[in-house]
Amino acid sequence: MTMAHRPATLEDVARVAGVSRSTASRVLADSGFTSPIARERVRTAADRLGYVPNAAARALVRGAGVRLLVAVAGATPGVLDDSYIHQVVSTTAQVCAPYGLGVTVEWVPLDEPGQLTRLADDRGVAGLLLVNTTEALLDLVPRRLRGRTASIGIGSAAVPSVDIDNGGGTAAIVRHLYTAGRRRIAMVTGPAWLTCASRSTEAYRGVLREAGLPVREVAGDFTAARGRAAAQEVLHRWPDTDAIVGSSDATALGVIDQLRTDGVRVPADVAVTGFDDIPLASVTALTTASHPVRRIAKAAASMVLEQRSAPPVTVFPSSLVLRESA
Amino acid sequence: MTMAHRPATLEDVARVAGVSRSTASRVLADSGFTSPIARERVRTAADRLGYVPNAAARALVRGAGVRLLVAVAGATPGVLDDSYIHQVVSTTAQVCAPYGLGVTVEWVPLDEPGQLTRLADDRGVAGLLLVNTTEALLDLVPRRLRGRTASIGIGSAAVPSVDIDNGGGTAAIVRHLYTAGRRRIAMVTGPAWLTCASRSTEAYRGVLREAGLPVREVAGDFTAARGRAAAQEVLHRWPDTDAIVGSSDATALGVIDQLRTDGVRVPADVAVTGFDDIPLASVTALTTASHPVRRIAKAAASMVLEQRSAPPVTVFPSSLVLRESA
DNA sequence: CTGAAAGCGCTAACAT
DNA sequence: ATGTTAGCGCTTTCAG
Repeated sequence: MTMAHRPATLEDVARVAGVSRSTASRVLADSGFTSPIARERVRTAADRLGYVPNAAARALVRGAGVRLLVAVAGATPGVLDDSYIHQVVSTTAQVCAPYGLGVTVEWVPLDEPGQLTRLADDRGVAGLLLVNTTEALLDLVPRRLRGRTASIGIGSAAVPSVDIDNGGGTAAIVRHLYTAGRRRIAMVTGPAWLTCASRSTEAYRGVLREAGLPVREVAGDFTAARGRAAAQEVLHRWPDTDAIVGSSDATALGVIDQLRTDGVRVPADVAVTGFDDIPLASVTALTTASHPVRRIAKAAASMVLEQRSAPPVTVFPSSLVLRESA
Repeated sequence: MTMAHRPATLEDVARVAGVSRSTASRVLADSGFTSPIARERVRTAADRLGYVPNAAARALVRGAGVRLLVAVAGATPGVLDDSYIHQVVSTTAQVCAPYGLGVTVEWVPLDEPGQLTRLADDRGVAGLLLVNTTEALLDLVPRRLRGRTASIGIGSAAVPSVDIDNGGGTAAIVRHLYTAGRRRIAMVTGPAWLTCASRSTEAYRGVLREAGLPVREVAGDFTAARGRAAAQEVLHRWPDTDAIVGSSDATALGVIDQLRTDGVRVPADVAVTGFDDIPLASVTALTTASHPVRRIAKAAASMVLEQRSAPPVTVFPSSLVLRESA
């Protein structure tokens, strides 16, 4: 029978293994030289004692921090209330778990990027993951976190990034629409300040220009509600529109809903496409572009966790998913 | 000129304030006695220096841990890949941020609840949030985490819980169906091991019994894919079914999709209801029951953060949302 | 009410 | 290759 289960410390492991704390530390942290026998004995002891290193102590002595901060830029704190962000945070937490690192998420006001400094100055912050990154944010990454920061979206010389080929994805969608015979293609854009959204918009314009077609843009913000309104605006301004490119699935779903409410058939009268391939896109048979958010978040989180010199920018492909809405 | 911004320590604050570290600590942690003047001077100094306490050091000395563990029970690690879980994790992270606490999420195999012990034995774990809680899990909460644990779902004498009134919500849905004239009401249930799901099933049976109607149950698992298959099964076994109660929105959406594919009109031929009111339920005009997941997660997280004697169980209401599918 | 002193558990020089 | 020795920044007895 084991006694009142006081969690084992490194000291305990060392004693049981018959070595000094330092040696035990070296073995367990896999740093410095250690003899095979020492390694063996320490490992066994640690195992037997169910030793779990104390993250706080480790972080303290290394001055390293105990949590990864996911900093999300946006107009309002409401940006945190988004399924994409939820997924990024949650995935990051999964990736961090084995490292004994927790995750925190905070909003950084678009018009007050300096807030990032306040947040990142906390010594508890071990790493930084920027989301919806802007240039201003990139410049504000504190020196202490250099090499411990990654960005989802744009990056910089100092901050590696993982990104989606939004341009390519959007171009593929628009080309698909064109191939399917659509010639009066409108787009409900994403927020202008978001680089990735503007890349989509540019791709849309590019393809239309190539094809000699007119541009029909309405401003959106990724929400379904805005998609609804945008659908009406599009049909009001250009009644003969035969396709609407949504900048997000939510937008597209809003568009479709409004269209159907107004008696417009989708895709017969107007084809509609989304962007992201959220779970319900398949249920609603939405034609869209799929992005491996999980893999992206994983890649980004790994960049900040594994000090290794990461490639400056990793681009994940956007892949067209043909379903019924277009 | 300020020098290389070395983050201020308590020592610095104390020096500037002209007091000892102990006093500074007492003021900042708001523990023990301190004179108003001391308080004033320490506060000012801390402010001027932009002092942020080092969470790791604090946790180390208090033996308190630096992160909140969200432990999710489920059959496979895949449970973590769910938008509901994402939302809980993300919300928890938001609530924890001001406390300097990070969040970790881990899967606990349904058939190996003992894993919880391994996870919770980590001294880095400051608190525990159980999700999809089972009785077995409740019994395994380590003593160290007593008073620092909360559960979403069932609780126990030692573990406060926040829960949804699944029974009431489901009953309301079934009654609505009845009122609308439906008499051959089937249900696609949730996983049987989940207490909250079984409460829904029981409520469904209860209302039907009261009304003298026959029960028509098909096993589901909250997924849309299973919903699709279940829809076919229902119509195969009971072709005259005029309503299907889904145990989740995803299930319901799957059911609807399959039904329409098979040429069955919704709601004209068969009414369909969901459960949860996920964002897309409104877009797809799904009649469902709404649950404040955010508020629930917030309440649960607060319970573990604020040591205060929490009420043993907080029940959040489930409210019927009438839309077009039923 | 305040200060001095003793660690929390771990790592990283520095000596062997 | 291993042990010894200092702390990391903070809280908390214990004496004043």
